[in-house]
Amino acid sequence: MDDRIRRNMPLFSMSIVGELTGLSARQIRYYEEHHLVTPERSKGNRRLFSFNDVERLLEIKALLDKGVNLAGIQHVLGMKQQEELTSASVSDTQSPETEYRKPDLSDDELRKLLKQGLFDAGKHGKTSIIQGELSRFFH
DNA sequence: GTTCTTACA
DNA sequence: TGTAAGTA
Repeated sequence: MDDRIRRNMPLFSMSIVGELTGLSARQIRYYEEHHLVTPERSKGNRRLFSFNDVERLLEIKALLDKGVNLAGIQHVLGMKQQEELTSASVSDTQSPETEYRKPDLSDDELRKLLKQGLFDAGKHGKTSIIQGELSRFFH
């Protein structure tokens, strides 16, 4: 169960993460500014990334390739975070009668939607979902 | 030598 | 986003 701890353990340097994700240091720092990732800091103020951070960055990269902008990515990641918290607080303390709700849309579902052609709207309309209005699908 | 911040293109 | 400058 301390697997969660291990995944959030600050281990990787900027250069390593860049190598692992294929993202430039500039990009990674930029995403941090926008709260897409929140790596720890060493005493020397050096960034220390965890496995979770790396995975997160890989997702960001994937979404970026699909044409999703920062606003859209923030929505996706924000939702995923809530999902993690929800499942984490429930998994261990689960009584047969306990009721709880998961997020309306899973990131998998969202990914499927994005894959299908939500972004095609952008090629036709002016401001596609990808240009920031992803929140419309979370009502 | 690597990473950080700030700032300009 | 890339890159330069000045640090830590």
